[in-house]
Amino acid sequence: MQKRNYNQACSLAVALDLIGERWTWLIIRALLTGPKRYGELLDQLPGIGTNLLADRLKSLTGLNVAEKSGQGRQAAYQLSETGEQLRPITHELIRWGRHFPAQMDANAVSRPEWDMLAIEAMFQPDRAEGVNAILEFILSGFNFHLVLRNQTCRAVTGPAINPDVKITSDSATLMAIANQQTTTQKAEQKIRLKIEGDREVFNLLFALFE
Amino acid sequence: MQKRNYNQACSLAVALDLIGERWTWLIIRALLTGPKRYGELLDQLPGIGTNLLADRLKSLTGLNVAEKSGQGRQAAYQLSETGEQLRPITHELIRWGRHFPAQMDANAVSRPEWDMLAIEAMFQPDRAEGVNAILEFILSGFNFHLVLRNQTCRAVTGPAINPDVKITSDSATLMAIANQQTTTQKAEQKIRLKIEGDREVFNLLFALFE
DNA sequence: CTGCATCCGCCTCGATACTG
DNA sequence: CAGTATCGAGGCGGATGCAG
Repeated sequence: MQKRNYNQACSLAVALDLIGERWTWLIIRALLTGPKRYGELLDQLPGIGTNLLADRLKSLTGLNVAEKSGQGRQAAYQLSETGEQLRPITHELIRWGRHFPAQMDANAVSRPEWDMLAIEAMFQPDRAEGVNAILEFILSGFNFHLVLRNQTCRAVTGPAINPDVKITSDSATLMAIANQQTTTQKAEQKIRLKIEGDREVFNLLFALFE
Repeated sequence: MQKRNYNQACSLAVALDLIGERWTWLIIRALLTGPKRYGELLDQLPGIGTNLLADRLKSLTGLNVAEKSGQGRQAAYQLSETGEQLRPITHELIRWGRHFPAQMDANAVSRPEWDMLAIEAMFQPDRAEGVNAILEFILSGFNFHLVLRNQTCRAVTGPAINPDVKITSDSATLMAIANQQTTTQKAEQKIRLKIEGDREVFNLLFALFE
């Protein structure tokens, strides 16, 4: 029972044999925001079959793209170093996908973790020289933080240790400010935005991201 | 008859809905080396069903990732500007695929056009400051050329207008020289390599590429 | 002969049920 | 909670047909 593959002497075809099947890249997307357990992956991949998720995870760990830690009830999956190298490629593919807003269905499902990776993808390293900051977010109740350092941006789930600023809001409000459809002041008045800490660091959001 | 899609509010999922199906990215790979006709695409995609190729091409042109020019006998397909933006992403995925040489089957099929894109992918822009050169290749009878300019590298099918150097060889020989398993002199003695023109430009091959 | 469209067998996928 | 087993539906692969 050989898995279907292109069988071409071409690194692109090999890469697509490994991560080009349905759902596989989305599993990697989920793992790019940190280690996940089987059930968490199921939640972040609405519509995937449970057998398919198990198959893909076995394949990814077998290729050393991902790694399994723990057993049974405490099993968790995380990316290996090889898998981690898919992060910049995934960022670029996210940016490319923005050419097709019309393909985004109105009743499409959504998960806050997906926004985390989109934020990483919109980060502009060349504008961030010398920037060193930590921003904590609570967007619609979901908590994560951004680490800006050495002209890189990493989004991590959960609270930050010593954030420069803590932002409580939702993604729509922040997008509206970025697109200048409203202002920080107005959003705060309507209690759709709360800024605790260094407001200059908050403004980095609109200076360093697309 | 709705096409299967992830239906997620996530640009990555949208991108994968468009180019994540089987064969689609390989069609783009073929178009990245220049406009192709239907029959040429079939040849570069061994194993694809003829109906599937027609379906994918309709989908790609409908999304304005590719464009169709001409009709009937002279129909040809080429990438749009949006499709062209997949070039750097494809380069990175080619580089990533090199982590898995074991997955490359011994009796895998091969096409010289695939090497063209691999060469582009291995180009190191930061080593190419001020380089301005054109190299023409005839590898196992297949003719193409490289344009090095402004720290970019583009591989184009067919002969060059005024190449700085013309190289007649095969990819295995060039790889052997790059890996220092043999030397330029020895390869020339065995008539596995012929260099006409500027030998300094020929040596760029091993200075600017990985 | 090139550029597709149609048809059919097969394999992957998606959903549900079930087990440790 | 973390998977495995099963089965119907649908996308895929190959052969064939056909029009320009």
